[in-house]
Amino acid sequence: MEHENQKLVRSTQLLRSFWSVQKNIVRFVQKIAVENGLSIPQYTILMTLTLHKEMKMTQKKVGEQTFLPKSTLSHAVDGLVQEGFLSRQQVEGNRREMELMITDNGKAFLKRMHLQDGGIHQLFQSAMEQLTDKQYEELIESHLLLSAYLESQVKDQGGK
Amino acid sequence: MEHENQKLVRSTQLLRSFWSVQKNIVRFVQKIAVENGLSIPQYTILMTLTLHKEMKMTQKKVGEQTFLPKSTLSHAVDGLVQEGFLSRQQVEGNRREMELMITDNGKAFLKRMHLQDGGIHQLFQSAMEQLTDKQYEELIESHLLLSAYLESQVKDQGGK
DNA sequence: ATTGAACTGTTCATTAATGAACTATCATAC
DNA sequence: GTATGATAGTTCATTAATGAACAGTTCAAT
Repeated sequence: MEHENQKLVRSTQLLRSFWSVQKNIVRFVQKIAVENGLSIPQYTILMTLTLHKEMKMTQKKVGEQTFLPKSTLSHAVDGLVQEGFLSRQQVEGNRREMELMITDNGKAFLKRMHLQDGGIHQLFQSAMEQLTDKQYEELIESHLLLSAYLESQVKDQGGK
Repeated sequence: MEHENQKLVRSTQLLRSFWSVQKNIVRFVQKIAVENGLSIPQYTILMTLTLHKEMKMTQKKVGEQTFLPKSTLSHAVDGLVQEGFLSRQQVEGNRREMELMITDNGKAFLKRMHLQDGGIHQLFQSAMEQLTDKQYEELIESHLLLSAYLESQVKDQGGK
């Protein structure tokens, strides 16, 4: 019982700990997105695509990764295509799915945005100086363990 | 130059690392909030208040902690007051400010919500089993360092 | 081939979140 | 004490995000 309580205290502490970092990240992301004329879902979509080799993914996959509702996704993608940051075409062999890819124009835009003064990367680069190399490595490692577990749970529970 | 590039790579990695955990947290928070008839800002407000002794804070302070726009705050608080989860009264000595406090009713609600099956605390308790005690301690420590730094930066830059 | 079910994405109506203008209160300077 | 400016919160009009119904495509069973 005492042990159960200990677990609850810890999970609460861990959640708060993530939240206190995260709220600052979110705040900056919003700022950057707005300054560059993007909605939050649009920013999220671009970030998700950059994580993939060739910056190329199906819309369905993007949805799975980001948990964005599909109507939101559809509208956001539409805007990005119109801005010329994203190309969208049917997947060969399955005309239901849409293949999304960041255009050269989009890549240039992202680069500008990330080097931008007061941007989130600048902020995080100095924030990281608070950590030793060892702390950094272990932080990444722990996050990896946690996110791997969380992802597996989400799948089990069956999204939406 | 090589060193500068290294820093960029790391800050990118760190951001992604946070994001991959965070998106799962957010997803669960949304689910829990919706299931309990709360908006995201309302959930955020309640969580913020529980962090404070006596679960009591001014609305202004809540705004500073959460970065929620004040119109959003005002509406969200209004709803919580109407549901009977929050009490709201003018601060003595400064009738401009509003003192918010979680009611007994609100406390009971939060307790139910957190013990709820499939809730985020349950999820995090099992997620934590992925980490050793040492990893856990160091994770909390690193987050603390980062969030302290981020908070200080936000203040310097002068929020909105 | 044909039917029905499952899937991917779009459209449209609705809800949620927000910025801007406003009200009330307080602090400061005269 | 009165005027001016700053602060805290509310109201209202607007924008952003979302759920539900829908259209087109694929797959499996007959």
